[in-house]
Amino acid sequence: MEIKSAARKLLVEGGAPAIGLRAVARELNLSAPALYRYFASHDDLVSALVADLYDELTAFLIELRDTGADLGEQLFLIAGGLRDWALAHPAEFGLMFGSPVPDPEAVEHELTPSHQAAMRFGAVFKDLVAQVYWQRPFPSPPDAELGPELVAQLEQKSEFFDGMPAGAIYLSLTYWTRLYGLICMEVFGQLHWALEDAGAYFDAQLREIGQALGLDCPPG
Amino acid sequence: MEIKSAARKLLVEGGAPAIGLRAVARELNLSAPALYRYFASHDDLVSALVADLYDELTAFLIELRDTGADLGEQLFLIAGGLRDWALAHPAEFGLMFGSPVPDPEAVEHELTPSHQAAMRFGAVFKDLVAQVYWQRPFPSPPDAELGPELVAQLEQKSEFFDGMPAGAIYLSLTYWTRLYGLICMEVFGQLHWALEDAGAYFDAQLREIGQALGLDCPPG
DNA sequence: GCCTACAGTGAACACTGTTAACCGTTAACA
DNA sequence: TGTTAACGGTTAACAGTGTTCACTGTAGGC
Repeated sequence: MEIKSAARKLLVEGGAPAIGLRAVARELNLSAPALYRYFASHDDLVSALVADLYDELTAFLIELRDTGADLGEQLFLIAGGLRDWALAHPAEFGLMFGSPVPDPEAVEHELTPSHQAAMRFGAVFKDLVAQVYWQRPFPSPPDAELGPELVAQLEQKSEFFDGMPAGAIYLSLTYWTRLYGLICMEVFGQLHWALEDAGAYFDAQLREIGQALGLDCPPG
Repeated sequence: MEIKSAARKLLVEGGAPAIGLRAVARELNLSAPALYRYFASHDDLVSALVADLYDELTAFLIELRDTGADLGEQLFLIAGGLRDWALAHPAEFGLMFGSPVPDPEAVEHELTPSHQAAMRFGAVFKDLVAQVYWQRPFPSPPDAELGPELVAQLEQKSEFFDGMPAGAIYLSLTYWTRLYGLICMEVFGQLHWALEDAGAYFDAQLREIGQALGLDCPPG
């Protein structure tokens, strides 16, 4: 779809607000209302673009993952790959992950294409962590340390996490929240005040998280 | 300034895009151009509002901090206080922290009021962590573990961190990035797929981070 | 030759931030 | 006391936005 690639071109050139219907149409020598033959609204257009971006990122990570020798290295690879992709495509990343405060209970169980693509993206990390665990179960915090409320919530997601126990799900979640938060902060410029090049900091953090998952120290 | 409180009312009611010049003006029985007597542009208005919000949040955290018996408890208090404030004011929090991708080298060393207010906000955490360290220096990772590049960057910020060594600055940064990332993910709905109530998870994470800073386990 | 679906157009509506020209009140000052 | 300037507000207008409507060709199927 050339219309989405036109939208993306405008996105990388001028950020999310540059994706205007007339601007996109102009890019294709078209009239603005013509786009309504293909998308129900402006939101639908950017949502479809976001879905595409998720799929592209997912494919990139899968390809990168499959170059890893073992599961542990694969986990390091996709973590670094996510950061690299985000830094190489800050506008796209901002559009995908930086849309805050989705009004509560937006669409119940969102099944919009972009949300589904986001789930496929997340599954790459979830599946790999689960594989790592079942291949060599990493030591996880005992239930007493997490507290009964948290354990109950985690066990509720046990089937989704391939039957992992609460403590292991907790560590998987920690892996994800730390990785995600770190990359968002770096890409969104929330780390500039402390570090001008967050690469070394990211690597150190990744080593920490990897250790918690029982992985060998860093590759390379 | 009643004009900013009108803008805030619209913000909490309809999110950031609801802050329109005409909407704000209507709230005060005014005409839209009248607002230009007080703010140079729409951006200036929301920027001033953001500065106010930072100051309000900072004051709230300081007041909360001063109810803590010792420095360690104070650190737990402001961490939880930040989360509570964010959850209680998601629209405000989204406006303050969820504006992604500030175009590179926006205003060099930004000295806009909102940026200054953000620095005062961050200082609350930085100062307290430094006090905690100098009262009872927590064990920090050796330089060899962090790598020379990262150590060099961290030592560059040593004066800003009250003379703390690289390893201690690293742990302080870890405290902040984990706390910040965690809260952003929760209030921006990025944790719903895994936890419907992230409170217990937040507490567990906070205990982890506190342990790394040599603090006693949780209060209460 | 009809008919339907497709793909596109220009005009228009309601909205946005912003600017210009204008007006009344108020206060300072020679 | 009369003049001047600033303050705080107005209406009208401009360019831009997403969106809808009515319309026009143009292709293919029966």
